[in-house]
Amino acid sequence: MSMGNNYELYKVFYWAAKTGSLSQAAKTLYLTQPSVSHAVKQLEESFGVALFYRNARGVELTQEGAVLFSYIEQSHILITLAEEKMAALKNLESGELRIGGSDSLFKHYLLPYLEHFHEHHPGVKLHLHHGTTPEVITFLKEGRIDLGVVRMPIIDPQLEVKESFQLQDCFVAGARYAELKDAVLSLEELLQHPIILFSRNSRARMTITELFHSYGFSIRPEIEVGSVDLLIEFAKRGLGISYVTREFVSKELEEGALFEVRLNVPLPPSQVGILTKRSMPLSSAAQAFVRLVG
Amino acid sequence: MSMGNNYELYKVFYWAAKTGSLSQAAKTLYLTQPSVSHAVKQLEESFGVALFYRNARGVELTQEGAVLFSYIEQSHILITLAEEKMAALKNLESGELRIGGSDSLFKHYLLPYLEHFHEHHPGVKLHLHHGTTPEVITFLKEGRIDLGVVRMPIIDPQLEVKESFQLQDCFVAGARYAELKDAVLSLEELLQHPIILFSRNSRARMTITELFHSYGFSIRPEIEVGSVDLLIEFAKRGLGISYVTREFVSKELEEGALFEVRLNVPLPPSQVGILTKRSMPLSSAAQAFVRLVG
DNA sequence: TGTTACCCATAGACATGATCTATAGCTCCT
DNA sequence: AGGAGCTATAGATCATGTCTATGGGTAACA
Repeated sequence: MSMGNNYELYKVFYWAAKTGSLSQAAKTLYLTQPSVSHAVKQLEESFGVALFYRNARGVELTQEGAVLFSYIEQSHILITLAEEKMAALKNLESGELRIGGSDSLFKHYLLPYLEHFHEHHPGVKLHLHHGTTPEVITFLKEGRIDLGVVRMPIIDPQLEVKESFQLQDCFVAGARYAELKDAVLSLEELLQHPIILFSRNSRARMTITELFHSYGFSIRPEIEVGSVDLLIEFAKRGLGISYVTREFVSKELEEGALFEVRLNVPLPPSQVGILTKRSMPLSSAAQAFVRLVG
Repeated sequence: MSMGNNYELYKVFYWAAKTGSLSQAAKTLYLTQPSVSHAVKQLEESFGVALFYRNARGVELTQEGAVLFSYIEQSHILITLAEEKMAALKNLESGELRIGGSDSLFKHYLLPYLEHFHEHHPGVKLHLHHGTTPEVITFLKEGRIDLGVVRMPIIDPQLEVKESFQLQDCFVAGARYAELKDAVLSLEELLQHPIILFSRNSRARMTITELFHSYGFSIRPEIEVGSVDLLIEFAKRGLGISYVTREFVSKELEEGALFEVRLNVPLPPSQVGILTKRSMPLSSAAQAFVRLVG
């Protein structure tokens, strides 16, 4: 029936054997000597075997005690390592952080945070999973990532959403459309020009399509691309007017390789949100990262 | 300050992780679910890290919990093995028994016991250390053997002595001395013949020397040998009259290869004793062997 | 869409069992 | 002979582990 001894007894046994003295073990464990004596006795009785022989200088392992010790010592080492590891995890000296998001968000927005985090916690391994918003959400729900970074809005009761950073989408063009540089266009005027949009299932695409609808127009892109880099590249080469996130082209705007095509209607800002799964507690690393970004 | 967690908590953690359910773990450990819940919580608080995420189907390890489990599982396996090993030691399915004694005692007296013991407890390894009585006593005091089997008397307060078996030393001769077969000799008459004795530092040698002294004679052997086998062999070949233990030559006496040379004074019997060190508890194997022999 | 069933968390009462104090015996060392 | 150090034992105490009772949440199913 016994189902094994109380593991705590093995801790006492370990120190008694290690120090060769019940009194010493007691000091090490912040106990009194009779407690240790009693604990050892319990083990001995449970095994029906003497573990120590006692003499005036302390205790010494019997043959059987030495056998037990050879196991318990290993076990004790493992537990000690485990406790150290857990401390390391908590202190972010170890562990891993798995983040899901789009390539462009990683590249243009999260990169400095990731750098900063890695610099301060070099022991924490970073795993970046790129994917579309729905993919990120799936990863998150499956527990394959700790947190997701996506465009808002997300409405999912399973997910905890923390709004983090506001991005502003806008239309940009290159030198080919220089005549638009100082103009303020209406939506109708904009539609005269070839438009380059991100692929159909992106949030930005849905947002802009809806905006045009709300004004009674329908926006049909000339070119449809699958990466933000291509969006930028095509605009720079004059293939059309791209709908991009302004923060992602700040360099090109400064250098003059691109300019913003201003409209006479406001374009809605888009919020970046940090997603976590409600039922899943955050790892220390994830907590720290959320604090950093948020 | 913590000095590590109560090891008992790790047992609970192990089963919670193993079964994926606090309720199941509780059943396994003959506890109630709240106890397990509480124990897990203590660990989580001590580490400052969530170990499980809870859902309607049970619990699942977090990243950190999985790390902890990888250590604790190993540790648990070791403790389980340790407990099994201790049971095996107690049941004499395992372990070792180290006996010290003279070759002749092993060969002529202990052998059947050793065979019997080995047959019944094949898992227990037998280590036989042969040596003289003082050597055996030293081994015993150094803890290098569990018990010693030697001729009595032994007077040593550190040692526990159990008298076991009585042996009778006697003089034997071979065909060459056939004329003595039915005679009853005096000590003086015996000394007319060449005597073969065991080497100087043996108990039998001291005993017989002392006996002759007490009758005013001095016994000086023609031949002095270092093994009982030689003692017998030399007697058989007619090199002299050997002083041997009767029980060790029972075969030769029966076969007629040797006969006993009777004396008109009684030769003292010699007692075999089983020695153990007082301060050292006997291993299960040693206990069993002592019971068998005693 | 209720309903059931199973899971875990929490609060508070309780009792077991670990721990303590006090004491005695032993051995080694001076 | 006396002291210092060790362990064993007995018995009192109290902390901590464990329980009961309860509530809330989620998944499965009708």
